[in-house]
Amino acid sequence: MSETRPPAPGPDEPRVTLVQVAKLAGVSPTTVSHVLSGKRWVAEATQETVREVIRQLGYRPNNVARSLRTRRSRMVAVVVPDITNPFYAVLTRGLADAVDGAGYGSYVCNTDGVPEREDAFLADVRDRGVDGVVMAAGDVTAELRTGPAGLGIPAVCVGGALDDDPHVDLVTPDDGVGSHAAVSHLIRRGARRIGMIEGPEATGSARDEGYRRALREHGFAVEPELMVRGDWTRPGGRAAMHRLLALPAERRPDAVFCANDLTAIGAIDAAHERDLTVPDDVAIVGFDDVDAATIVNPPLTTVRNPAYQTGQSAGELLLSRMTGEYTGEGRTIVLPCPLVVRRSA
Amino acid sequence: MSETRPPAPGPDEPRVTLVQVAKLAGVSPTTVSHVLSGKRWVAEATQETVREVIRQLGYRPNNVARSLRTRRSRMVAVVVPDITNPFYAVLTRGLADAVDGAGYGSYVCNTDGVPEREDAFLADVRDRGVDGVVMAAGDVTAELRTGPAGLGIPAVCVGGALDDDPHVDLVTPDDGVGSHAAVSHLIRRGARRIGMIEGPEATGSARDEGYRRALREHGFAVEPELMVRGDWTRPGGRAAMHRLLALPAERRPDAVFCANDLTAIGAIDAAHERDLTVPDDVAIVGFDDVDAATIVNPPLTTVRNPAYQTGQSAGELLLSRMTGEYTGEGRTIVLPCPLVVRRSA
DNA sequence: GTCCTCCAGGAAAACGTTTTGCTACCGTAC
DNA sequence: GTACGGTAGCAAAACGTTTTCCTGGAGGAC
Repeated sequence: MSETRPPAPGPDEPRVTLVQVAKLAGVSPTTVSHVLSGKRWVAEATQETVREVIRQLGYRPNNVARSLRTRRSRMVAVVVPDITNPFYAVLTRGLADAVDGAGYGSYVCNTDGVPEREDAFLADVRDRGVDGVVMAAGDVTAELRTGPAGLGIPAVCVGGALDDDPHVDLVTPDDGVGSHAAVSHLIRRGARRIGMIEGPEATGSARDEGYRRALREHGFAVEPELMVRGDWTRPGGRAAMHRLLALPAERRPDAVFCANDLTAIGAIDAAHERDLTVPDDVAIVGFDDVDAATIVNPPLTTVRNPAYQTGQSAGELLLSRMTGEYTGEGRTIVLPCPLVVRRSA
Repeated sequence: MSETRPPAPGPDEPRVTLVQVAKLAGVSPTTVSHVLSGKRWVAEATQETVREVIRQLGYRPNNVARSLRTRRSRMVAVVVPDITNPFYAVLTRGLADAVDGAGYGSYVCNTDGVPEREDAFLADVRDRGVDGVVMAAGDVTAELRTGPAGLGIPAVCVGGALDDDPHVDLVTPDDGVGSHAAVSHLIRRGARRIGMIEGPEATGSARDEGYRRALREHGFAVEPELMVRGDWTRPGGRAAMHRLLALPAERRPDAVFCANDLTAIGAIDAAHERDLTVPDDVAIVGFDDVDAATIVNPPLTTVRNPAYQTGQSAGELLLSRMTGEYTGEGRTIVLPCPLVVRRSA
């Protein structure tokens, strides 16, 4: 039971080093290193001796020294606006799981969307000798633009970030077809006037585009008065919805597609405040499928934004570059966004 | 505009090193180092020259080399069950914010509660030369017990983990008084039979204890039939609540305190399924104050588990040890858990 | 002129690995 | 006896910093 554990190293007490192992085993450091890495054949007997000494001394290789020599740290960085946002938390987890198997740890940076912090982290990341970066912070700043390229290490961007560097990969959800599916669903369910609460800068957004396309394909006009702007938040969604509901009865929407779930939840609030029932008086669909979507009443029909898969794919892309297995042009992988039907539409 | 930026270092292209800077500036590496660190006075003129060369070459110190020499990495690790759980995400953020100012990065490890993964991460953390660890993974395994101590680096535990090592700090929410406040609130509001849905292993839990104490202080008996076991999940809470509601009418609770919010949300589901209204027929209070608490209907009255503050305090404790500013006995800091009254009770 | 002090700064030894040559030895074939 | 090939392992040079001692010289006191 109480077998002698390797002595616990004190705070600044000297660690057991490879050289000590070598000495005690009566071989050279070279040999110990090779036993560990398997990069060169070592006679069985020697190998056994060395391993025994390692066990006995409780030797653990010092990763910092190793990194210095090999110039790899087996560490990836993920820079996100805010880990507190469930979408990014899940993304981060997908990434971590993807690279963990290959022995990579993950270093997270919260930028809060502040460009300076973003730049600072990118610099930090380079200084720390991280092996790869996934940029999930939305905005593209100057440093970022030349950044991942200039960083000299593999990078993959997540979401819209359109870096034109040919060696940066991109993974992005298929917002367009997701939105299209959502709106088509609404139409199929009998909606005749479908509004949309957009993000703050809707111009050219894929979610917007999917909405318009679905409308047109089914012979509906897209009416400017039915498109109002939100700001991704619940209060923003509530306010926007109130604007929609203030229209004269016959021009009022009987369904609204919201650019994200928080907005949709706000929209539901507004509907309830007007004593409208969802989905009978007005159907509502969101985008993202956050946890809250199942908690709100009624449960929200929404488009799933595949956060975990996004992180995972980013991890795989990164891995293939870090190992040198792939070195070509920037790849783009777009992930499907399935519609998940619950009760709000 | 297009000022010549420092040349972007290619993938494996040689980085600019301190030695190159020294050569070009016509000084020794020693001097450059001192200009950078300020650890020794360097003449103004020399300083200026060196800085100029640094700027010109776009030199950035290599942190790995620095870490090897100084034996600090300016990096803390946080090991959590799952970053995807909002509580831990927020905690992590608090920690990151606390140490960021001092130049520390944060390395996150998801254990999923699997002891082997926990051990593996702890080992990894040591090998990577991380400067400090916060253990937020609940369970205390063997390695962990001797772990933080044996790690030889500052560590702080979060939550119940009772490491008896005298050099490990502890930060924990004051579940006891939080629960007490919740139950007292229920009583003040006129509840007469107050049930509780506990966690899976309630024995001796602080939340349990607070419940009992409040009851006794107000002259109520604690009745075993009113205490049922949940499993921290929404379905678990729902099932438990159904058990409570299956009691004969006169013994049925008119209020229930739930060990966490998810459980409480499940309890609300169950109440609704029985056509009971919350809080009029049965009042419900949760614990944690997760985002979902404001989304559920009715908004949940709950006890706030100060995740951010917990992370932050852990960070400060860690910092004080890492800088060597504090080296004494293990400290314990307990954070208040205020009751936040919404509409479910 | 000698001694002491102060100021600026340099040389070189760490830190703990990995990796590139090289060597010593043994057997075998000519 | 010489040449050759193969095996097992070593010495030493990296990797890019920080830090501990030194040193060279200027100024002042005696």
